[in-house]
Amino acid sequence: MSDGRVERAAAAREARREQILDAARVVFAARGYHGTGVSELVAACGVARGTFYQYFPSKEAVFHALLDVLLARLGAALVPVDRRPGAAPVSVQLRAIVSGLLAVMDGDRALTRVLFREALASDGAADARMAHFHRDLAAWVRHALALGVADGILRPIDRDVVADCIVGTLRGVIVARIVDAAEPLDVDRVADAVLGYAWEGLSARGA
Amino acid sequence: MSDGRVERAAAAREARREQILDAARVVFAARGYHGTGVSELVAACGVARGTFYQYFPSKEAVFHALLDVLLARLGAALVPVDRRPGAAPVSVQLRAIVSGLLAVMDGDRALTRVLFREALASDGAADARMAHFHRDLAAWVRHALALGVADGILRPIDRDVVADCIVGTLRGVIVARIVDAAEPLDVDRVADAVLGYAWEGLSARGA
Amino acid sequence: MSDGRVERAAAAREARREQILDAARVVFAARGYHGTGVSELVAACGVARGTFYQYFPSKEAVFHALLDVLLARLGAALVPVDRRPGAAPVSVQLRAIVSGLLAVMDGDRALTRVLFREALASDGAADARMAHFHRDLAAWVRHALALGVADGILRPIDRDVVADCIVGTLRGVIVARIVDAAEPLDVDRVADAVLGYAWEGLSARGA
Amino acid sequence: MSDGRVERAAAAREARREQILDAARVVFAARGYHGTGVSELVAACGVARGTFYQYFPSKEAVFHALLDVLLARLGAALVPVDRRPGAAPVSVQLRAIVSGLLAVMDGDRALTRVLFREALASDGAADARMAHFHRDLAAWVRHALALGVADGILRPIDRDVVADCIVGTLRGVIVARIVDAAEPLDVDRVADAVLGYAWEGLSARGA
DNA sequence: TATGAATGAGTGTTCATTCAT
DNA sequence: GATGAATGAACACTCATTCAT
Repeated sequence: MSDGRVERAAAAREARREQILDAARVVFAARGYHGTGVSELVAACGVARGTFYQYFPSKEAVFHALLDVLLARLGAALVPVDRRPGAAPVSVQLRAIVSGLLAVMDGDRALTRVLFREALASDGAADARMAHFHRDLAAWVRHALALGVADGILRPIDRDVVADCIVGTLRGVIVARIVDAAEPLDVDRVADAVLGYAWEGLSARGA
Repeated sequence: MSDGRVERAAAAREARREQILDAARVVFAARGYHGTGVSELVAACGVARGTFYQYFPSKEAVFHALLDVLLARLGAALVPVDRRPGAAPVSVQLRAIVSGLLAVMDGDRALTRVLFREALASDGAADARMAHFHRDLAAWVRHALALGVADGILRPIDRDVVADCIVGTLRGVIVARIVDAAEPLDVDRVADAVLGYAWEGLSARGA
Repeated sequence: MSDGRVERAAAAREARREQILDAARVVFAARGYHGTGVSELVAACGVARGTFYQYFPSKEAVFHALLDVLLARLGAALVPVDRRPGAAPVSVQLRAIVSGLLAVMDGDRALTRVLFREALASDGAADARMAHFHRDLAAWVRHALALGVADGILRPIDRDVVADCIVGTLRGVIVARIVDAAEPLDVDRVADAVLGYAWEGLSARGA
Repeated sequence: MSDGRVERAAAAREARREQILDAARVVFAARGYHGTGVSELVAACGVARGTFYQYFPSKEAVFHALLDVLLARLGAALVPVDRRPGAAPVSVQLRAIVSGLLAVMDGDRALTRVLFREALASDGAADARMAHFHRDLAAWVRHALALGVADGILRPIDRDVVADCIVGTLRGVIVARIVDAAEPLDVDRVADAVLGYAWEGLSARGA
């Protein structure tokens, strides 16, 4: 088959691309997005400057490619609650979702660090994509709250503000347990604590 | 009094300083810290480049001067809980503290935006100061939790993780209601929702 | 007499001028001409920036004023040899002239240092004035050599080049004994050595 | 050989480096070290600013690269006197050394001009390197004088001061015949005159 | 396709001089 | 006359991107 050459070339291209992305993730994590120059990037992955620009049109673009992967995984973890008969209990589903989000971020600490440590305000596009995910997450939370209200399992609450609180709660543990932490993440422990906090609050009952 | 001239000069200097700071706050908020050059700064406040450097030794320094004010106000709002007999109920104090922090940040939305949108990772000093405040806040929360446990008013919780959740909760509403919001902040509403969420959680009781 | 006021004012002006010049000499010597800014100058003499520019039109000008004094003194020391009957012997006159030049420069080590340590190539005018003195000195030497030849007291020499040698000889001891030296100048010793070297050379006679 | 490309690239790089150095020598000579900005340098050699900084890390560095060559040549010319049996007569060796130093400097008039016209007081490193050569030269002279005394071929002289005179003598002819001169240097004539002056002095004998 | 030398607009900062008070 | 705040052209240097080979 004469396609062999074409396929091999495509595979080589893909391998090169991955090589650049892998190196970039490491370097961005180590030096920050703003602190990383194209020089560092190409030095780290062992290709020439020009080659870099053959795979990515700009420094920003590499970053977006990394972001693609992470956001896709996060989006996949953020499934709607399944309320059909026979589905797992909501509490179990919520735990799975929280654990999933934490696990995805823990699985790419390098990029997670960059995203949470630099707001990239000067890179409009990356910022916009993060904001977009942030909105997705908030919408998911608001939707879940609406369902809970419909089911009568929630206290009467200020749903909009509380949605922000919940998103913040997640962000709080991500920053403290993944971004700023050296030790490995104990997903179960953290998910338990988060759900317990969000569901029961702090107060001892019956007072 | 022959000091009139000296006084007027000092006042003029102070006014100039404020003029630069005010313009800087706006420009930093609009373009981000990294996206703002000295050129933009001086264009925005209508002084020459050299004049700028007569009042601040560097671009960084203007930013720190802005930070000074905000961090001082935040520090003042973050008072320890007063548990002496006759003091206001703890719940009232907590509400005052949360409201206070929100009000301070709402009072300087421009700078708050910069701080929450960029991690300033390349400005070591500013970053360190924010991290320092963050640590103060986390320490305050942990201390408050310890008191609550001692008083027997808290559920048994994973205090370390929950402290991260609480800090995140605050951050969540700040980002959503101040940083990303266009409309004015309803401090009372938000403080109520935050405290209700943190104290009671989401679940309807007694179920 | 109503002129008192005018005179007093003129005296005050002159005093101010001297105050600036004295401070400038010290600062230039300590930090070099290029290393000295107007800020250092005005700080050292305790007047305001604007005041400085009322007395001297530029930083360069202060330097030239200092130069004036030194060059005037050097010019005065560089008297023509007196060959009229009854005049002191030429050797005595030469010694007096060499000693005179050395003494003048030793008397203003600060400025001498600046002049010999920085060539001020970027300050065209000061450089030109130094070059002018340099030419005067060379011309004086050439003239003296011509007289010596006429009197038959000189070896047959390449007068132009030897004139350069003699000027260089003087410069050599000035740099070594005044500019780069910490200890005081022993005018007599140096003048003796210079004249001995220039007159007799190094070789033991008659060998 | 497949190395052709690599070799050609290395040669091109070297050529570019020389192009910058050559232009820099000319511009420094014309405008002085302090009077020359990177803008002038890049304009003179027809490369972009960035290109300049690919070859030299700073303006200072180009200057030092120029200095390297000149100081190496001067150091090579300043060989110790060879007093072993069979060596050339000392007078011949001295002449060769003086001629050598003059020829080296005449061979790079541009840089020699910069070095003698500016003290580079604000470029600590270049200044230190010149001072170092100056000390080497003075040490060489003092050593040569000590040998002459040991051989009994010198008059009794004040060796320290006379060493300064000799260094100055050389400097005198360099400044007059190379730095300030437009016409070509007649090395033989100048070397003869210098050695004659230093050895025999000015006086007609037998007086 | 891979290369890396070349580019130049951009950066933060300085400082001799001016001028309103 | 004295003041010192204001000025802005100039500085050395960086770095994301291009392009000839």
